Amino acid sequence: MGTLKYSKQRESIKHYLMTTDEHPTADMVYMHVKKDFPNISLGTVYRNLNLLTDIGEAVKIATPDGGDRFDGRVEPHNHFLCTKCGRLLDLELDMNSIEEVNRLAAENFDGIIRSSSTLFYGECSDCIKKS
Amino acid sequence: MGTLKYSKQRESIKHYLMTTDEHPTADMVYMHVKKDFPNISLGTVYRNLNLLTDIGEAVKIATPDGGDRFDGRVEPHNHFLCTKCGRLLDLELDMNSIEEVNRLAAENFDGIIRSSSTLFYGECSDCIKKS
DNA sequence: AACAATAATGATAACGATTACTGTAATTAG
DNA sequence: CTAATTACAGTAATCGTTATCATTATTGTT
Repeated sequence: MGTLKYSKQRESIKHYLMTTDEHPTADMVYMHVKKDFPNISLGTVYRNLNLLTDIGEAVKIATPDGGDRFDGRVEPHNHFLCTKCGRLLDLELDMNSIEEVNRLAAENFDGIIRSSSTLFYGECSDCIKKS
Repeated sequence: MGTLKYSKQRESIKHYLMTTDEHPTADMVYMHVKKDFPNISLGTVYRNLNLLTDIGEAVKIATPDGGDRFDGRVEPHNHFLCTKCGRLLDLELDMNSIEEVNRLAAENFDGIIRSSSTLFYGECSDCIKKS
């Protein structure tokens, strides 16, 4: 039991996640996929976002302000949240650096560290220009 | 306008945040402060947690599963979320390491990085013992 | 190609966490 | 002490998310 079955809706959701870089909320995904499936349900979006996250084909990003964001890039990488405009951007940090951080953290910690996710805060280039 | 006025409730909430290390949710704070103020309102707890966060006397920690946690330690430090038992623990990472990460991140990023918060995932020592 | 089994859907209700509102109480400045 | 203002408790409302359920779509089998 529990065999996965194909669905156009899920495919569309996954495709959108993989081709956008705006780290959409569930509602943003809903709005977008609605263009191709005008009567898709918000519940379907949530169900599939969680499913994709569970099987490792998407990542859920928690932010302190507002709803979770989703990302189709599943390789370890980090994010930047602009404190002025609220945009969530990708932030590349090479693998060595990520692993180095995990290693440093493990030194003073009495457990196993399997992964980490860093959220950087500051001002994005657009907001700097405007000020 | 906007002058801060003293309140016993806020003091109690702040004191609890500063003396516990369990990174309580708003509801946990509510339960605790209720012992001293039996008819405090949950709304008051939220109002003050947000206020303390805004004036920099508390920190809000977002986790991908469930409600936000609050922390009375405002110095930069990081956290560890056990994927087995769900506990959120402090994780010390010396200042140099934190700054080093921010510096590395800034190299490939077109904006200003002011701070960062890393959430580590893995298994805590208690869960390792049990397995 | 029809069928049975079962997973996925859309619609909607329910839920938990958080915020907004309101009239009253506490704090503070004059 | 008084007046002004902020904070409070209590409650309703909002928001993001999950659960329920009858119907539809997919898939493996005859």
